[in-house]
Amino acid sequence: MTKSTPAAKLAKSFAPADARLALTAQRFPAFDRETVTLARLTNFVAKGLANHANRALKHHGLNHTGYAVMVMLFGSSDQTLTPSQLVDATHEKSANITRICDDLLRQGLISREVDAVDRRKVQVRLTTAGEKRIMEILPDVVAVTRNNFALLDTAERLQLDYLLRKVIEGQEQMP
Amino acid sequence: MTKSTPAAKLAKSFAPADARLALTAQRFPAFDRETVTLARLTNFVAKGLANHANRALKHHGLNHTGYAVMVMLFGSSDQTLTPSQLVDATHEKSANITRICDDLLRQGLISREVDAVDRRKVQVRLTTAGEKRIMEILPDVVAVTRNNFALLDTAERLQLDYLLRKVIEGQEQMP
DNA sequence: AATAAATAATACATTTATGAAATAAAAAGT
DNA sequence: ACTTTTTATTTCATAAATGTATTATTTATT
Repeated sequence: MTKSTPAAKLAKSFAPADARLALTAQRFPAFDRETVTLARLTNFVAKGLANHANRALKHHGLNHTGYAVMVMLFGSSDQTLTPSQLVDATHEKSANITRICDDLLRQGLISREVDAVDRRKVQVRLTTAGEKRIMEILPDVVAVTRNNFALLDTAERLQLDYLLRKVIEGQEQMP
Repeated sequence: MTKSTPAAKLAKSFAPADARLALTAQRFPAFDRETVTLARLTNFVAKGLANHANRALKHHGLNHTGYAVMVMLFGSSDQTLTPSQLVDATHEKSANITRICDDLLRQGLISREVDAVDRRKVQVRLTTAGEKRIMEILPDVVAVTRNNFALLDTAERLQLDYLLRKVIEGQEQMP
């Protein structure tokens, strides 16, 4: 009989992936089933988060990445960040930040101006309209985001927070 | 003074996001900082996993999604799955599975044939070349994947597995 | 048996994301 | 002061992913 994964009864939608990974582990001895499964699980959850957020954001004229940019700006002193800082805050590639900002600018949600001190830099700032928009959107998206984690109690959320940070720490040490 | 997150010392690269989310929580009382942070953390980790995998896969002519499709086929009886089963196993959208299979077919790594019993279905099968390719690739990708989780001990990996499945369980219950 | 409803896969148009090269300004080295 | 190197952002070509509509086949209903 095949060894089952720790929480096999949970997450029916992950069952097909589980089954394939179990068989691959049988066929390929060096296959590190537990870490590969963690990678697939993370991917699953991230996709779900993005999908749900996108649905809530669609009729607000944004997707989850544009929203992430807006939130990071909203959470900045002066509601201003440079594209590089947006890259750091969102983990998006710089070319994507440029594209997203182009779109937010078209919608009048941000402004762009060259930094007076260091003229290589650009200051991206939330406009009044942008601030208004993000305040409208936040309740919706926060509610949806919360639902994703609704089954976790407080201790489990803290535990997940801790573990994910530890993974990131490990990723930072990779070549 | 601002309350710090549970594991603030970990994961330097997440610090900019942390700082913005903290300030947003101050400015917008209904902002559920802990769950929103979990969502961002998950996104960060998933992006890191994909980036690292892509780097390892590039000179094998694949990206992480094409690789996922190959692995799921490798882990199937007969090394055969229908596109629908690939959708379930990878969480990719069906249109994307079609596109990826087109590419794998061009590379001669899979074959496609209409199911004899139910002619709506297509059986996607790993070719000999595909099997050879995935066997070559696996050690590399497994090593890279393992590195992402290198800082977690066995108990922590099991815990993370459990928590992610519980999140998926919650996502399944969402409208 | 004929028709309607459901399922499977793909095609097409569009959006989203990336890598690599280009541009521009500042900082460092000589 | 002058050249080189580094940093910041954007441009451009291309790849990856998605939503919606379409086609084909099977299953259910009458």
